[in-house]
Amino acid sequence: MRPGGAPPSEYARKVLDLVDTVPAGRAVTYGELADLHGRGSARTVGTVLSRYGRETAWWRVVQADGRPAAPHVPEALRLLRADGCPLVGDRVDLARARWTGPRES
DNA sequence: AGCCTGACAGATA
DNA sequence: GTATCTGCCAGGC
Repeated sequence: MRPGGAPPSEYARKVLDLVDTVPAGRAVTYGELADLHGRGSARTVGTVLSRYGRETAWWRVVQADGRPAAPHVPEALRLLRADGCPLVGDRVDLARARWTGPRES
């Protein structure tokens, strides 16, 4: 079974791979992710996660203002907290948690 | 080829 | 702080 029916395109696979690269306790914005990917845009990245993000660390991908864009905000905040990600209210403190790519790791 | 949709981002009011 | 508009670009029809 493996739900998800439709197989992810190569573009989608790379997005998912990048998300999986984000370390716990850190977060990355959709725009940054698109930039790391080298193709597409924040919007296309969001579309990919909406389809295939369920098996990935989707909660570490947030909007440019640090707020989880997902339709499951409470869930995202819970998972971010579990990761030890610095939060300010219901937003990620990007000044401290922003992950800018695999070079940092 | 075109048109529409969408887990976004930035600018503007 | 909120609301609206425009640009963005892959994927599906």
